[in-house]
Amino acid sequence: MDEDIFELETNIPEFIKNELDSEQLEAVVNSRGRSLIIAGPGSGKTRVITYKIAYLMYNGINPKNILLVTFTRAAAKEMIERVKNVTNSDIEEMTAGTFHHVCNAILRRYAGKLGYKNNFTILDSEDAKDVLKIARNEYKENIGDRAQKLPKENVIMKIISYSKNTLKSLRESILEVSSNLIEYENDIEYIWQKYAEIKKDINAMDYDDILVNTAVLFRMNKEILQFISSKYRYVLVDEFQDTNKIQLEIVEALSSVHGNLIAVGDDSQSIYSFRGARFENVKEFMENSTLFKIQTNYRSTPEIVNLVNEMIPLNSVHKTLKSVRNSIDKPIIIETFDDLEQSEAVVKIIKEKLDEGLEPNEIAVLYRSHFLSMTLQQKLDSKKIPYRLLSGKRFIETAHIKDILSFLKIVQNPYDKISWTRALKLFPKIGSKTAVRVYENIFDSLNDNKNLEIGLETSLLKKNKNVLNFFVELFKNNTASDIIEYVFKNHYKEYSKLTFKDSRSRNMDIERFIEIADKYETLEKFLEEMTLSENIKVSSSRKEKEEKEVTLTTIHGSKGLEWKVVILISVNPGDFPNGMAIREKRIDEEERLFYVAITRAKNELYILKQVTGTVNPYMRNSFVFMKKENDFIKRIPNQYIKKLKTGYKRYF
DNA sequence: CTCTATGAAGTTTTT
DNA sequence: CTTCATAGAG
Repeated sequence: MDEDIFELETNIPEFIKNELDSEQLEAVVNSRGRSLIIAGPGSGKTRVITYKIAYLMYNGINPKNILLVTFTRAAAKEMIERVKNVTNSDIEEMTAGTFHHVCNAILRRYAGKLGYKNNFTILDSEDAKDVLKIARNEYKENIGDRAQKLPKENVIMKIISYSKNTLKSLRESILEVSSNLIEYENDIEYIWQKYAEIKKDINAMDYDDILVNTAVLFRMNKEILQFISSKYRYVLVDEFQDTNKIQLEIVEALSSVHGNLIAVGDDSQSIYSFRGARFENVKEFMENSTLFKIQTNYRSTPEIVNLVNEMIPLNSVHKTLKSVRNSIDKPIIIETFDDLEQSEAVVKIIKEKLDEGLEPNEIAVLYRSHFLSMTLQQKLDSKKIPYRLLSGKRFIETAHIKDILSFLKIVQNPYDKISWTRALKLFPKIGSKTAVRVYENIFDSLNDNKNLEIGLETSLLKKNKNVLNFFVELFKNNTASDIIEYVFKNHYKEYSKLTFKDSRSRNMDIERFIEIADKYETLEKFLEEMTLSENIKVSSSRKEKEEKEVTLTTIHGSKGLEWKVVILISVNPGDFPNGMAIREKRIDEEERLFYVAITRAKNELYILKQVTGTVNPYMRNSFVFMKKENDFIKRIPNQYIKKLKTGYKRYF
């Protein structure tokens, strides 16, 4: 461990001392070696990390020897900006990003050691599912009657992903994810193997592989690990409660040379277990690390903090939050009749607040699942209240953008079967069979060390001169924006007109996409940003200018954010807590979600419920679980809240 | 083989 | 509102 830099402990610079309270200062100055900082909601966690980095720099640590792993790319960027402001210096060289960004950067260099090429494609969840489907179908052809009952791709994917992220055996994973499928253990194992083979063939990794392969690389090549790890004198991990086993292994490896691993998080806010995250990482890490607790809450009023303390999830590390703010009002519970009346109540609250002079961007509506906001969205539209959606379909998940991306991906990685078939099928008379055969031609010629053009020409495309020329010319473009422009002008604009009813707005999206792409120097950087962190949502992408808007988001999407007024809707057993979670007895995660939701509020918190549960428009049967223990609102002691009824005016 | 029409079924959260 | 499977026409 590095001991060389802390002679200055008693001489902490003013610019740090003046900005932090005693708990924060303790964590900033004394965290070293293996340290765990448990920072409650609103406790200035970002501030602590910012000043930790500033303090390290003050003590002569070069920022390029610091690694900061955050949950989102945006968080990393924000942190860098803040450090720049505080230290008045350029820290461009610090490595900061999500696990996926950090691992991706490493793999782009060492993919060869794992049997991949460095220009590998990153498969998003949908593409990965397509690859698994290929594997499953190949297998299906060989097993006769059994094929009828073979589990669906997404179930198999869930099991595989679980196994990879938890480092558990396939058998154990099946038993934990979907125990009734244990009789298919051998089938799933075979399909998994096939899936892995195809990914290598087409030079592609899924999201889990990015992490798993990095861990494997470190396990196999101690020299490479030594080389990378010796660079990072300090490794800082934010949102530690949402890390999984593999991620813990990776940061432990990365900090193995200097031994400085500082984890920051709040186990009560662990809400990503479906992705393999384990809040237990916090408890286990606590056993052999120095612990710092930060329990002062600067964000919320005492009334809100009282409620929060009452609702601390079970199994959390003990904590009691202290508010330092002045009183305003108790949280308000509003019981409405149904979805529609709830939306009316929300609109009424928002209007009231806007009349009081609050800016729209100080107000947020939170919910458990996207569909719970549908009725509200219509109401807000009709009342002309501007809002932005943080949840919902991402820009790059829309069909037209995925189409365009497939052309970019084949230029980057000509082995990418998924993108080739997607791109080819956009031309008339080319369906899935032809597309696969063309791909196989290309694949063979690439493997025979011939160039791509020969592969194209020897393929079936020679019958279709236009399409052939289109692809030959495509590969002469280099930058992302050139490629998009080429595809759009020479094919997609026309295709879009013939295919989509809303081609106008889709084409506008693509034009915007060209502008975004123009900001990236290389195709690789652009694709990396798109697949790993591009976070533009469909609705906001079509807005002309940035205006102040009310935020609508899932609780997951609200992580790390705060608003003066927070309105949490549809807290009905079955909606929130989620019905599936209740059935599968995963209520503790729902408790943590509730905790995250109510701790987003600075001044005012409204919690809405309905007498009748929300009807999921996509679901035949919606269940309402009225059992008392599943109703979060019934758990709240009366003294902490004010209760209102809207009077069911529409119905009585 | 492609393309379209039809009906059925599946639904949480996302780097 | 999707995606998936199937049938039938070209």
